[in-house]
Amino acid sequence: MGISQRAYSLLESSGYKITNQRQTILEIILKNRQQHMSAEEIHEKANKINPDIGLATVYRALELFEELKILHKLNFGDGRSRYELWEEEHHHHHLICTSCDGVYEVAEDLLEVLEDRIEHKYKFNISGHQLKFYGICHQCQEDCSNEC
Amino acid sequence: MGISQRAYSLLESSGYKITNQRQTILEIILKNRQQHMSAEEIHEKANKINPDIGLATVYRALELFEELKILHKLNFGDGRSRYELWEEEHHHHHLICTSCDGVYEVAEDLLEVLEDRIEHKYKFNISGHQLKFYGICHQCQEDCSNEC
DNA sequence: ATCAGTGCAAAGTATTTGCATATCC
DNA sequence: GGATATGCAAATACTTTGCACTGAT
Repeated sequence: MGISQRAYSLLESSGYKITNQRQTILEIILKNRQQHMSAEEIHEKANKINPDIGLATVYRALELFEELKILHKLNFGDGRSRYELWEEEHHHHHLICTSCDGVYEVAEDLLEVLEDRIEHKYKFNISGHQLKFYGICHQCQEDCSNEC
Repeated sequence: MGISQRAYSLLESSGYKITNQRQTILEIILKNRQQHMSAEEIHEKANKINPDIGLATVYRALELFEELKILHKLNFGDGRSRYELWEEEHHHHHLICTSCDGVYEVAEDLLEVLEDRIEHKYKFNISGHQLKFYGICHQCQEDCSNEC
């Protein structure tokens, strides 16, 4: 079952309606999965498909999708929230370059051992995680070694 | 050398002045290290010591401390930034309870292996990280098992 | 005397909310 | 038909900024 099918049945079974706007918003996120878009960016793209979708509707849909665990809200410290498909969330991490502000993804998890330890030691029932590494990306290291 | 000594010499050597306001703000953070305070909260406490410290000054000091790597800005998804001493940052993680919104700390790191792998594979020069686990804390699990 | 630092109020952003209207089942 | 969702504009919340003033060296 595809992500959108799962999302639609989640909406339905939770008593929410599958409206045009919600479909449009979800499709945009699916089409740009690797993008970490903000509400504003999603709204812009949504308006190209349907100029009548308001920003408030986008926010409300994103909130709903987050509640239904379709999306995950991310924060990269630039003052706005960014969103990512829930599915992608659990098995990768983000590398944030403090020089160019770029965000890269790491497609490995490797936190199982740590999670197990935490679940036992702290009796904390883990449902998800978010790991960010700050540093200097390869490109910026090269740019710097040329200049300085 | 204590944290505040390091902070003051960092300020000085970077050409910034050690003002009353900056001292007050830093002291408050040192006295409440485990608290993850927001700018507003720091401002409130600062005002009890010196009623003339403005909120803008607090924001400016926090920004400066962040730049000097005295503090780290955190985001727990409640719409405001929270701050923590840089020293504490590198060797612990946060457990965020999605039921009671409590934030707990885990005093282990265990990310060295993962960091090494990422540094090599992605040629990303890591300087810090931030790891949040979402889930249900022990207390909420108990509360729930009583009720449901 | 100079220049960084500050307080205040105003501006700027991101997000949320109230309400009348439109839409879906 | 009745509840749910939407659009718009206004409200809110957090943070930043402009500017005149203060304070330290």
